[in-house]
This record gives sequence, structure tokens and C-alpha cells, in this order.
Amino acid sequence: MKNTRNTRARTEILNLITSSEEALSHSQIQSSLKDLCDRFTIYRVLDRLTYEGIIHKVVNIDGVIRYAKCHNCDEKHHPDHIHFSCEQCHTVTCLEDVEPQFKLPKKYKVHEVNFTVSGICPSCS
Amino acid sequence: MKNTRNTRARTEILNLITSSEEALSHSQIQSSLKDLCDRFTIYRVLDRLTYEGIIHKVVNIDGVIRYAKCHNCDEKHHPDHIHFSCEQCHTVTCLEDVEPQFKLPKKYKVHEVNFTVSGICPSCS
DNA sequence: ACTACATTTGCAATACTGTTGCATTAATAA
DNA sequence: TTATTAATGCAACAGTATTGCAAATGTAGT
Ligand SMILES: [Mn+2]
Ligand SMILES: [Mn+2]
Ligand SMILES: [Zn+2]
Ligand SMILES: [Zn+2]
Repeated sequence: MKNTRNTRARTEILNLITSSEEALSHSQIQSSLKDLCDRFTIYRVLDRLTYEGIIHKVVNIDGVIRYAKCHNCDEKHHPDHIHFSCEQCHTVTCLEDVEPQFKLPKKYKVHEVNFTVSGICPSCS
Repeated sequence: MKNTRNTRARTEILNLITSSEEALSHSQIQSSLKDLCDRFTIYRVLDRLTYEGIIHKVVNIDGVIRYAKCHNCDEKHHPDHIHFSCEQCHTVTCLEDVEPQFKLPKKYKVHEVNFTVSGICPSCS
């Protein structure tokens, strides 16, 4: 992919994700956008934004993939933060300040991390 | 679900998962079993075994759900262990000895954890 | 502002993944 | 062996995702 273009779909989807407090799934985005573009375009815009590193994927405990954009990562980015999935309100949120500590056996090379914790969030307890 | 029965499908699927070094997806299991039973039965057997706590789910970084049975958890069970997904050989394995440490903000209540790390496994490096 | 051109979109087609209802089969206990 | 009820097979259906291609559109260069 050489040059990426600022289309209406891309702009609106990025706005939506940026302004959202929770990580959004493809279907949530589709519902919000109504008829701005079709679902195929949403898939492709999400792929593009992820590839460009502007947003990041969150794989939930149920296997549903959501997308989020970090908020307070301006000073220091925490790429390996935890995500919390509330069993009651069904929101998935970035806990950007929580980075788990772990030690893998010697010869493993880590590229990517996905850490999701489910339970009850503060608002629901 | 009151009483669970030892059917051929259940026995074979559990054998397969138990003897496997890697976590297996539904489609991997279906390929291995050939015509032992249909795919609907596989779904239901996997749900049952998971519900009974005999096997556990692993949600991979790509969102694909796999199933595994712990091997050396006889002495001490580590339910929150890490799973490693190799980008080269595409295997997903339990690292039963690796339990990540993390501190969530006060009011979060944790029920379940899914921690997957992707990269290159020892065999592939 | 106009043009050229690569990127992006919409649509069709297709594949994969997963769930549910219902009649039939089969495991287990009595 | 028989009664009970879990489990299976099948059909139908819903949700999720990818790809090829023609048309539309954003962007750079003039
Ligand atoms: Mn995040
Ligand atoms: Mn495991
Ligand atoms: Zn909640
Ligand atoms: Zn490997």
C-alpha cells in the first residue's frame, strides 16, 4: 500500500473510534454509521487503519474482534496494555496504564500481545 | 445439564485434545476426526467439555477459538497461564508455567483471563 | 482548474463459522 | 431388559469475513 487517501468513510470511522470510550466491533460501527458506506468498506477501512498503526485490534474473550484508539498515549505508549470486558454491560475498554509482567522461557520471540480480562467493571459493580 | 454421557464422539474428541501438544480449533478437530461425527456434534462436544471444565478455551490473536487440556496441572493448576501463538508454524500452545502479574484499578472484579502472545516459537527460531 | 492515475468503494459471489429445532439414536440407571 | 433422557444427525438459518471487478473518487502534478 503506497499512498492512503482521506475518504469520507475513513474519516467518519476514525472519528467514531477516536471519540468512543470503548473498543468497537465491526457490527457496532456499522450500526452507528447507518448508510455512510457498506459493510465491505468498513472491513477495509478497519484493516487500513490497523495496518497504519492508527488504531489497534482487541480480541475479546468471545473471539469478537474490536478496534480502539489509545487516548492518553501521547507521553508514553503502552502497546501491551490490558483490555477489560464487562460481562454485564458488555463493553470492552483499554486499561492503558495496566501492563502485565511475565517471563517467557528463553527462546520465545514476542511480536504481539493480546491480554483480555473479563468480569464486572466499576460502573456495573 | 444433569448427567453427561460417554459417547464415542466425546471420547475421541477428548483423546485427540489430550494427546495434542497444541491447542486445536474446531476445524482442525474436524479434519482429524474425518467422519466420526458431523461438525454440529463437534461444536456441542466442545461446549460440553468446556462447561465441565475438562478442557479450556484459548482465544487466539486472530480471534479463532481453540481448545486445550492442561498436561502438568496435576500438582498445581494455573488457570491464568499464557498461550503462545507461533506466526511461522501457526501452532498455539499452553505455557502452563507462565502466569502474568498485573494490578487492576480497585473496583474491577475479574472472572476470566485470556492472555495470548504471538511471535516465533523455539522450534521455529 | 483540469487531467491522469492509483486508491477506494460498491456490489456480487463465495466461504467460513456458529446456533437452534426436531426427530431419531444411543448411553445409563433401575 | 426396559425406561428415561442425553446426545446425535440433519435442515435451516444467521453472522462474519474475503475476493474480483467495474465504477467512483481523492490527490498530485500541470
Ligand atoms: Mn487497547
Ligand atoms: Mn492453556
Ligand atoms: Zn460494565
Ligand atoms: Zn513455531
